[in-house]
Amino acid sequence: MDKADESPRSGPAVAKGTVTQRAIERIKAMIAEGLLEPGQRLPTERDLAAQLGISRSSMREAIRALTVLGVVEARHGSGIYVTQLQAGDLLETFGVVADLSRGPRLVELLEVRRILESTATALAAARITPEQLAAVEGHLTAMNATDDPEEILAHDLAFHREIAAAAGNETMAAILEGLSSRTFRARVWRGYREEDAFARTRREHAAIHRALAARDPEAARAAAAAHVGEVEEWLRAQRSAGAPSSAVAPAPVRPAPEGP
Amino acid sequence: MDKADESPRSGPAVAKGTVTQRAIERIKAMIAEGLLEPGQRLPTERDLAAQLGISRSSMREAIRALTVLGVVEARHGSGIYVTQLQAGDLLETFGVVADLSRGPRLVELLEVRRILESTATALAAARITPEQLAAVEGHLTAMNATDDPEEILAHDLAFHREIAAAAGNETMAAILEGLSSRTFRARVWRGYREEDAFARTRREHAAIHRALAARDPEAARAAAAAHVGEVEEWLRAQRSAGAPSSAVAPAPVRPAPEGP
DNA sequence: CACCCCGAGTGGTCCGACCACCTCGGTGAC
DNA sequence: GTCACCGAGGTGGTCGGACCACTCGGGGTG
Repeated sequence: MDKADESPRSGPAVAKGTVTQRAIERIKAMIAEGLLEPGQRLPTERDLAAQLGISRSSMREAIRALTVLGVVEARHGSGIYVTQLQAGDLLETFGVVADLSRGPRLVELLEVRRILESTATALAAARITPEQLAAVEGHLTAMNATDDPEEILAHDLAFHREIAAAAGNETMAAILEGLSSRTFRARVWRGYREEDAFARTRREHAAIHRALAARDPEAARAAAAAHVGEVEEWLRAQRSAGAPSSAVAPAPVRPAPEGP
Repeated sequence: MDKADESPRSGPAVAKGTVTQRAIERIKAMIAEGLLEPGQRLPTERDLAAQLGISRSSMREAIRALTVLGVVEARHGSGIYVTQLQAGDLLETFGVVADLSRGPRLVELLEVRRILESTATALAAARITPEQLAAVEGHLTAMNATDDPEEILAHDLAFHREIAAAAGNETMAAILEGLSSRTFRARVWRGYREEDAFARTRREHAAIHRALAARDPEAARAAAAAHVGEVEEWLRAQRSAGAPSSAVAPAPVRPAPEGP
């Protein structure tokens, strides 16, 4: 783990990948080992490049990589800083997964969300504070008071976000945020509102809120699972049907499971 | 709106971020919109840079960012290709989260894993094939046949990986893989083996295997939740206790800035 | 036909320059 | 003494060019 790594075999060529890749690992290791604390400022790009014996260009690629991963943050004119390494920082990339997932992957993603969301809602039922409950109720009434799909979606997201926060697990909340936000939800909602799903969604949200107000974890879990499962089933059916949506890849669907 | 003018000067630059950031979004959008299929080869770095009107350096940073996100893959001398966008490709970054998480975040991460792992094990109990069950049993016996911690850990990981695969949700399996592998597990195991946890772990794994063989989803869920919860509780107690920092290593590099 | 070699094309690395922005200290007005 | 202003230096952001390492396919060789 020191500078001169003692590879048993394979001579002096310790270069296991590109220089940039090594730089990424080095900086990541510095943070993991505690040499760099959250919020701390890193050396300048030029100094870092000199320390690792690489060019500034390569170091910049490494910095950029760590930036998109949410590990460090570059402030123009000021310096590079380690993020707080909060759940939200590191799990921001989760949204990319949702953005780029299609077909069967979307159903799988929704299944994961159903599992986490139901558990989070159950936890929230036991831990939610009156203030948080009031906020949830506020989003519920606001959602029922308008017909603008975008506004409904915004309050829908906030509704679940508030519940996830009340569950007391920031990591779980961050994952759910990535699974719910962005085009993921928007894509599902498109065409979804063409049916009579609005009333059903409002009913489901009301059921979740009732369970939270009653401090009933099991009811909350069931209500949340049913809510997400509703969308999940709709999406599953959409896939097995003609799937007219352009967002669905024309990839050959293989619905045939193993036989006998 | 996306057809931006090329005039570098003159007024309202719609550029919301850095050029590199815009390039990342552009390429991501191309893939999301289906202009670039999985496995397809992208234009060369030089062409891409010319298309977006930026330098090759900036484009390279964008490519590097998309590479670490698992969206594209660069092959030296050949070209840049869109990955298959499988769950494993995109969720590889999840391991970084586990690597860099410490303190309360570790407990939260383990809680998420407990939720997903228990559900995955329950699903596996209903869906596992005889071949997969045999593989699980193989890792169980191999785990019990040795005292080498590393070998035990390897079979432990494979044990759970096989179960996650049997659950039939690749996305969930990929997330669990990121949550379990790497230094995350190794860090927990170090010092953990100092106690009498080996026998307990073997007993818990045997219970999971029994539930799978009996095709009992509820028993499997309970066994898996107890198994992960065991580690979770140990970690929680470790934190409340003195908890000598495990992140301390002999500083290999201590950059001494040159004096004025 | 099989094999080898080589050159064009690609990503990987490096360099140097310049620009845009932030920070901080000095300076002056009040 | 206080505070607003402002300039210089340092920082990340961008650019263009050059060269290296590697891959791949086509043409020559046996």
